[in-house]
This record gives sequence, structure tokens and C-alpha cells, in this order.
Amino acid sequence: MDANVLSKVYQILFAAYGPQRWWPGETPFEVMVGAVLTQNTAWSNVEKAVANLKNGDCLDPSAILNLSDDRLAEMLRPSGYFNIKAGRLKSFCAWYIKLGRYETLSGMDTLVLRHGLLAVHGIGRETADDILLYAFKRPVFVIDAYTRRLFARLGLIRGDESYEALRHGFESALGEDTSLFNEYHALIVRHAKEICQKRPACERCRLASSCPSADLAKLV
DNA sequence: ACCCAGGGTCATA
DNA sequence: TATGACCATGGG
Repeated sequence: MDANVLSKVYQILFAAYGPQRWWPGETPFEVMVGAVLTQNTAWSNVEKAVANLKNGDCLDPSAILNLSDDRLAEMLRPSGYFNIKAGRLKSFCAWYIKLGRYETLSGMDTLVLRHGLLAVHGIGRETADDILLYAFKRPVFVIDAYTRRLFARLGLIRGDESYEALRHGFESALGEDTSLFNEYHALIVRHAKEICQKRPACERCRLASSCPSADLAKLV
């Protein structure tokens, strides 16, 4: 990965969209819950489920564990996969409490913490890295489908690389910079939402003298 | 009516 | 290692 090109891509996205203020959530625990609930799900749906937890005074690991599976699933309903996610959220909360909550976990080495997260049923690489970056402020670069798609279209990667290979590629090229990784991933997601949904050309490209997609295309 | 969204697990080959 | 089925709501 070319560090220079990666920086330029970042600059173009930042110039187009500005700071994204990720991750939405008032507390680290809310960030973690959101990370689990947003799996393959639109964020607007996650917000409704989180609101249900807040309204029920259940945005807390022990409160979640004290709910019956059915009651929890019902609160998670708007976020989709609610039965699956009820189980995943409980697995995560059990692990979280068992290891001493935020205080203790904050003292752990990043890779140790990552292995711990990945051992939780229902937490895969992307969700683990969301939690590490946005809840624990660790310099971990999150790889998602948008990241693959964008950089593959720019010709900077093939797109079929392993998750860990890509993560290592971005991290070693950019250096361990939590703030940069935070903003970069958020900008990639933002860009994916804004960019042409319809071929061949989007509204933005015709109306604006310069659009991020066009600027990015010039890089290649 | 169809498509997909800020994925992960499990069975199968 | 690598596919495919499955989970499920809500907005375009």
C-alpha cells in the first residue's frame, strides 16, 4: 500500500465531507452495543433498538443479562436478526462483565483484547475492530465491504485479500494513528452513502464542478 | 416488488 | 480455504 496515495484519498474525502464525529453513542458501552447491532444492518434501524434499551433503562451489561431472551429480542426487533443479536449481545455482556468492564479492559494490550473479543460468539473481525477503535481508542484500521469496494475500484487492491492482510496493509502504511483511523473509516462509510447509487452518473457528478468520486478517479 | 444495509456462524466440499 | 444458506427489519 502506498502511504502517499492513501493520504491523498483521505484528504479528498475529508475535504468533501468534513469530520464525521464517529462513533455515534454517548458512552463506550453504547458504542459496543451499536457495533454488534449494526452488523449487516442500516444504522437508522440500530438507533431504534438502542432507544428501546435506553427507554427500558437497559443500556447496561448486567441489565441486559437480566432480561429474558424474548424480552431482549423484542427490544432489538427494529435492528433485524433480533433473535440472533439478542444472543450475541448477551454473550458479549457476559464476557465484558467477566473481564472487569471498561476499566480493566482498558489496561489490556490491544492484541490481547482483540483475541478476547474474537473469542466472543457473534463478534467477528469487523465488529471487534469497531469496538477496539471507537470504544477503546486503539489504532486499529477497520476493514469493511465499503473499504474493499472503494480501494478495489481505485485499483489500489485486488479486493479479495484476506481481512488481516488488508488491515495490516493500511496500518503499516499509515502508522498507528487512532484519530486518523477513526476519521478515515467514517469517511469511507459516508462516501459510500453519498456516491452514485445509480449508474452511469450520479447527480453530484453532473451538478458539482468537482465531486469526490471524480477527484478520486484522477488519482489512478 | 425488489434490493440492500456500518456481518457472523454453520454446514458442506 | 472457500463457497452458500441463514438470520429479519426498514427505507429506497
